[in-house]
Amino acid sequence: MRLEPQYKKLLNNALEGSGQRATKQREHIFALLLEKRDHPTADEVYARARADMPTISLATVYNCLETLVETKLIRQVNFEREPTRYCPNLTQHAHFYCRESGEIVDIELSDQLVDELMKVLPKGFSAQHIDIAYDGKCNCCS
Amino acid sequence: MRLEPQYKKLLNNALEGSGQRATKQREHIFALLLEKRDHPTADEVYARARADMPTISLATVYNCLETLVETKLIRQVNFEREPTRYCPNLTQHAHFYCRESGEIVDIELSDQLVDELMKVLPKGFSAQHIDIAYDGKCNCCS
DNA sequence: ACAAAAATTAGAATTATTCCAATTATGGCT
DNA sequence: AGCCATAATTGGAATAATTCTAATTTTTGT
Repeated sequence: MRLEPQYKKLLNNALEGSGQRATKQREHIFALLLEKRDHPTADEVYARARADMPTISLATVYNCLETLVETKLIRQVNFEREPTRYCPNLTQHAHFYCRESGEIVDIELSDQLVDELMKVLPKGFSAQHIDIAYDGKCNCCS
Repeated sequence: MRLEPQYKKLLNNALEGSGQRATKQREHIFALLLEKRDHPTADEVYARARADMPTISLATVYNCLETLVETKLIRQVNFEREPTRYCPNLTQHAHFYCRESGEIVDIELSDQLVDELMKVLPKGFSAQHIDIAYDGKCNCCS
């Protein structure tokens, strides 16, 4: 697994921009998230990370994920009380959680729709972020 | 604190409908959620419940809340990794979380908007529920 | 009032995550 | 290239919300 130059640059810029250092671990975790673009938990990331980097610790995985979230290179995804998941898709999207298969699917959202959602806020409210989570049955399960 | 007859009937029907029993504890917790219509955590519910029912246990509070959620008399609300909160507002609404004050405000959603959100799902997907969480600054804090 | 089933209780267990203190790695500067 | 200050990693302990467990109590139907 290797991080493509464009993403390596993205990562380095993002880290530098917030006064943080580039490390093997951060790069490795970013790379594995980009490689398989699903929504793994920290434990799953830990398992994948150890395949190529057996000495990495779980604490570091948590630290790296936190850093990547802070620098806005990945997103956190939460469903109810389940373990937090991590998502490398940075486009504007919602998440669909299939109760049957457990799969999580990204649902693209138009600017227009997000705009409408912003407009329903009462006066004086300003949102930095809207989190939209569907749950039900996905196409494979219905 | 007393549960108004209309709500008592609602509770009893809902419980009966799912083969569960009416208990002092369930009634008490439902009543206190309806009395102060905010978004307390289980711990906060526990604290409020003990004011009038000092022997209630935390486990029971969790059990009752779970029962009320199952019977759809209240809703669960989750923000990131924070403790689950409980909401007696059953109308269609989203939640706004103010990062400044920590306050949670209900945002009413029109059928039309919810409809549009449903329409953006790809073919074959069907959602039972959409969870929408805004976060930013509320009117008091901006 | 009696028995069966369900709910409550207190405390132990679990699980995801964070904290801590010691070690190691990184990046800037000479 | 080597040194230093700072930041990151590490392993294990600690935390916090929630769930589980087994014993007791309550509820409901007869």
